[in-house]
Amino acid sequence: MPELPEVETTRRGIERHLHGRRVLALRVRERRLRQPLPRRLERALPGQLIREVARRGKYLLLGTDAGTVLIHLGMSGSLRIVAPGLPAQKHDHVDILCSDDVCLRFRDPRRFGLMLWVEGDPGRHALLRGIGPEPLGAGFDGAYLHAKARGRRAGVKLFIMDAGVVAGVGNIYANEALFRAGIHPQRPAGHVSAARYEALAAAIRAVLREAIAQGGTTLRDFYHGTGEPGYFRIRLAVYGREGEACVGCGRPVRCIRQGQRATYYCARCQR
DNA sequence: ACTGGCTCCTGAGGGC
DNA sequence: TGCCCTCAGGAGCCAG
Repeated sequence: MPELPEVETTRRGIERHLHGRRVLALRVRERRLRQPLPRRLERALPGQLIREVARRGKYLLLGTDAGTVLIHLGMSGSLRIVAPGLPAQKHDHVDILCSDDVCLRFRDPRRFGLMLWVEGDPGRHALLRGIGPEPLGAGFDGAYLHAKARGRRAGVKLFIMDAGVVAGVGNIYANEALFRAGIHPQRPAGHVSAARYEALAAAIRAVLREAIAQGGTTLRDFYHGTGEPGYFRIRLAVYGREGEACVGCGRPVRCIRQGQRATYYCARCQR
């Protein structure tokens, strides 16, 4: 269920437990993920010290001296810190057992997620190499989007969901950001003005920041498990509200399909 | 270089 | 209660 704020909330939640811990063993129950779980991961990771818990887009990176564990949660994945003896439930595919009785448990019913082992600079890995700037980092602003959109005829919503354009903007927050910026999701990306891209970049940052701040409220509980990241804590203006009144003008929110994904918008407030 | 369509997989929810 | 259908927050890959 994770978009960038959920992945970041997860990162913060697990970082406090994993940083500086040593991996003792892996317990693998199911290796058939989006790519099969590499045997090399099972061989190389035990014994390593976790030096860093980082995020790039929607990927999580557990950094060690020997290599990096690259994790993606797909559509249905989650990570939590559990006690090592806690019985595994269905779809709990991998445990990473660490020192001090810390166990990182990876669960993913749909198995669109990923857990890989990367040696060397993870930024050069094929899955990370082509990813655009972090929306909350330097190098992401309206001027960047405007330049990148030159000549693109696809709808601006598909454009901002392209990981090569900007990292980690998924369906919910693409819908919400376009509503806040007052831009119609089907407007060709190359036909959005520089000024409106400034507004859109600001809206993307704002909606992601708010969602992360809200998700953070659940962090305290991360350890014994009830702390699922707070997906629904942020009040959504358009996503999932087809037919309901637009919070801006009161007209019904519309739902269409773009690239097989649901797009929600207000035809009056978004042009 | 872009674009749209297809694909992996399980589970939830609606209609009948 | 059960069956069948559609849909779901991702994103890599492919042909055109």
